[in-house]
Amino acid sequence: MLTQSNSASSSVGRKVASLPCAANDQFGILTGHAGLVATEFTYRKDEEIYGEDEQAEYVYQVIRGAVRTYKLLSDGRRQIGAFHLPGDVFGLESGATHRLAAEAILDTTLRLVKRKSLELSAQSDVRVARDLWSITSGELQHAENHMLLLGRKTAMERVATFLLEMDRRIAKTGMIALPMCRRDIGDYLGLTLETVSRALSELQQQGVLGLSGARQIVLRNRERLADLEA
Amino acid sequence: MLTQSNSASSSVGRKVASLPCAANDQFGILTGHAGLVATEFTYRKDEEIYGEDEQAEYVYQVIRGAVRTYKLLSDGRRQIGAFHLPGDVFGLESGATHRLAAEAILDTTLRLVKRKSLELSAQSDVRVARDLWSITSGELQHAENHMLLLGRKTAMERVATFLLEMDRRIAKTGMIALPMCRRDIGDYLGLTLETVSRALSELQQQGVLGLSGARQIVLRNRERLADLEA
DNA sequence: CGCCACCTCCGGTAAACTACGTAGGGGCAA
DNA sequence: TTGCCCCTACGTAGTTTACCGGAGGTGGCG
Repeated sequence: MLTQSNSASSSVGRKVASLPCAANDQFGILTGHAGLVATEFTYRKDEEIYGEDEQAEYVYQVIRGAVRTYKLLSDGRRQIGAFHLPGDVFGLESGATHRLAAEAILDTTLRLVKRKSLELSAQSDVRVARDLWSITSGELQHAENHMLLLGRKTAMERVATFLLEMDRRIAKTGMIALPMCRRDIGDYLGLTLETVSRALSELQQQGVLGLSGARQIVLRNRERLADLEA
Repeated sequence: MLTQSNSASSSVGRKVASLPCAANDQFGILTGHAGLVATEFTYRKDEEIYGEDEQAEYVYQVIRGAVRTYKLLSDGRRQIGAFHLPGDVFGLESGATHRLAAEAILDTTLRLVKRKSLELSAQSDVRVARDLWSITSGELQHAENHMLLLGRKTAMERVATFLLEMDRRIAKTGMIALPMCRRDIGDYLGLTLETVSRALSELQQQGVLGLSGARQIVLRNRERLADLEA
């Protein structure tokens, strides 16, 4: 059962053009335009948000929680393309369908906007069109970096890169609170969960990081980690 | 020494909106808009077109030849992100800089358009803005598929996928004429050139393909190849 | 003609990772 | 509390692939 609540474009007066306001710059795009109706929706842990090749009816923004987008091979092998954290927009497609599936990693609240209404808005407001392009371009940049990681980096380099990415994106008071399990990390980095676990243990033994619980990480030596990133 | 020639927006009368005319649909975007000045430029084999993190002054379209875009690690490991063939647009950035380097694979003629003039055109014509987004979105889709390949497919599956991609993109009269060497293929697929070579030999032995010269490939059993793709 | 780049084929070695197992501790939810 | 999932930590075996060197063939080119 899903909790649903309307919040029809609550903060209307917001400016759009390049606001480096809060933590996340993509925040204004789905809220800042009058005439756009946004709906909030809550998904439970491991619940599917949309499937691969499904019609792309909505564009999503994470309010609370975390989302993984992924592709599957016929025998179940999985590649996670990205993790989406509060503030991130995902599910935005230029074509008709979603090309990755999306699931909530934990209980997650999303803001939904009709894809059609966004496209319509983009036809009359070039700034919206520019924002849509920028979001897709940002995803492409991430994917390009990730191809380098998947194609050419060693297991330890991948884990170091992952830690620095998470540190940049979700570090609060020096602490990384991971929303995802080791299997998710492995499927993101093209490794097995065991390899991820081993790499983290070794980094802890070297004093590069501290673990307080499996999903609470403190980076103690970012320079060393940047070296390991290759 | 570079051959240069002006062809200032030669085919002006061309329509833009969704032309499924020739082999390649991206063809109209850099030529179809009056007011855009296009310059043709020829690069020699292995010549750099632009470097990683270089200012993105131009957007490019392949007229003849082929281009590889890639990222390097500090120790020389290379990941090729994409091959660009006649008709393809590349080097299009939403941000200020190129995030992969680009080189000509063989003697290659490109059409260049000033990035600024395209952006300007996009501000007055929403169709142009839409086209720019579509190009970037297409690149993202390719990158997403490639992440699955790099993260989760076996060597043979990668080679099979590569062959089917090339078959789709450059097959003339049932023949694939590869512009790139085995090392390029390896760096594209996250493999060594030896592994690529072995996989192709095995496919030849199985009768799945025929080699007439290393870069002339005939696919004899696409169904088998599609199975191998996983 | 030789030179050179590219490619294939042949080894052997080593690393990386997978694929099983088993076991135990901890957190969390019913 | 109990059960379940997640995580760590062993172990062993096996596969895949990388990496190294070298030999030989081929085709293009000067």
